[in-house]
Amino acid sequence: MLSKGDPMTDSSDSLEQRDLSEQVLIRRQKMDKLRQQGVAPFGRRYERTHLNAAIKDGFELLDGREVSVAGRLLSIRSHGKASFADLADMTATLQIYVKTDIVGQPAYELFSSFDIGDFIGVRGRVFRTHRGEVTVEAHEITFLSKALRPLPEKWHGLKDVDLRYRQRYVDLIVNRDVMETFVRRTQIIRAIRRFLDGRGFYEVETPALSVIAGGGHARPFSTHHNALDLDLSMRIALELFHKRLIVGGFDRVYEIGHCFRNEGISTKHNPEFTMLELYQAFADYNDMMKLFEDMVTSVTQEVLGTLKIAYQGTDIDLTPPWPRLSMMEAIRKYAGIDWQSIKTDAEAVAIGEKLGLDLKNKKTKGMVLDEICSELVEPHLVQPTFLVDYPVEISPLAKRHEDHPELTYRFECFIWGREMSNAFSELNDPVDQLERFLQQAKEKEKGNEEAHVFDEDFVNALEYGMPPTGGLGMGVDRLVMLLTDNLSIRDVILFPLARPRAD
RNA sequence: GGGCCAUUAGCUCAGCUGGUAGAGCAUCCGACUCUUAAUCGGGGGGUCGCGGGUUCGAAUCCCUCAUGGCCCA
Repeated sequence: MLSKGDPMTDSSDSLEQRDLSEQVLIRRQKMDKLRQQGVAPFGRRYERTHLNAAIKDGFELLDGREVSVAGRLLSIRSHGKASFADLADMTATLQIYVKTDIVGQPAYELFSSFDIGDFIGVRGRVFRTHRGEVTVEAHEITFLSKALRPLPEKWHGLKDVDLRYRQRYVDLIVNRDVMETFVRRTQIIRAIRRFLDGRGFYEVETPALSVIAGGGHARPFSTHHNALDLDLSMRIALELFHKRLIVGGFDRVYEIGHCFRNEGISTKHNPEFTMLELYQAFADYNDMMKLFEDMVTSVTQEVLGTLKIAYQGTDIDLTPPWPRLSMMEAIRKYAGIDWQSIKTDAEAVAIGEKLGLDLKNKKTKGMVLDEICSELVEPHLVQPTFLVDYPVEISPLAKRHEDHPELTYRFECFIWGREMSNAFSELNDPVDQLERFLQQAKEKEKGNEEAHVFDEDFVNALEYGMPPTGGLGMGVDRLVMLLTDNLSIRDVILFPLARPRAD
């Protein structure tokens, strides 16, 4: 009979043909040895009395008292018959001290077989070492869970960007600042909810799957419902459902949810991202500017404790009020162009081409205006600035400007040259809305795949009457990037999309 | 889609003009009862991303592909 472990016969090993390095093999042997000694390598619950941070922060009160802590071993400094080790939980890393005289010979030997990465529980006395480090002197150690793979190096951590995203669990273990970013992300989203709930907004949930993916300029993901034999799209925006709710009588709604856009991936774009949209009846885009300013400053103050932040080495002051700049003023200021003097689309295109802009599919005055702003104005908007009054042909859901029918009551807010939000006085005239949809349909025919899709039921809803409404959309990931000083959206999304490895 | 760059031990990285693969940490063995990148001594660990080509000889030069990064569109 062949012995256990023979690769030809032992099926339990067949899955394990993958990269069993020396270190992994040794850890597996240690796991088996624990079992032989009656220690469960994957144990049961453990009662903690304190989190690590609570012990460090509350040392004066806890000095000399017995506590129980649990966490992952991140480093071990062994000195013969006594050892120091660092035990990490979510709040902090805490030093423990294990001494043969105190825990006894057998327990000390068992502890010596533990690896970096293993989970243990420690009951013991809080004290401060001669060097001043708050430490728990172990009285009893409980093995909780084995790590069968070694952790990356303690000093340099895990740097390989690809691996960090694919194996975010490892990134979170060894790169403490990554954990802090994602904790802060949660705090930011909580603060947004608290702010909006406090202003009387109702949090709602609208479909992510629908026949028509409307409300934005983007290509959707397509999918299929088998039982209904129905082609569906993943949502690209929340807008059209929210406005249906305003028609229905909700006067303040918001939603924080994933939207999906079938576009390229970059440091600014992930196919799946988190959008905040909110709608307030009887309000307009001026109210939305004030609301956005209030929300961002409130959230920032709450999470960071200041409105003066540093982003990628640039000081940014979020103290309100934030300046408002119309698109026409902006191009006069930054491009030296007097937009009022331009009468025809052809003149506009000529100016755009003279500026060296790529105007493919952008043949109208408004589109050129938008392009000039993107290229020549937005990079200058480092401190928070509202760029207001957008051209109607790129704003098919926004209310038309009373004094300038070619413009709309729409703004985008820019910080560090990046779009942070997009908002408008909502178009509530169903006749105008229908025309705008038809105009978008023509765009689509011309090959603009991002043109808005005609949503007949949405027009039907508007025909029942929608009150004047202000609406706002914000990329939550972008705000998190700003407040955590991250340059790539992938650093604020726990599991960004990655192409599968072809192993 | 285009350009540039990267891929070497579990991790972080060296490896020159082509000549048998290196370091630190980690790991294993030994010493050490206040260390904190602990220290000291010794050992093991590699399909150099995959595939092809040139060459007496390729981690190194050339080509294809894969994955990723940065810039541009």
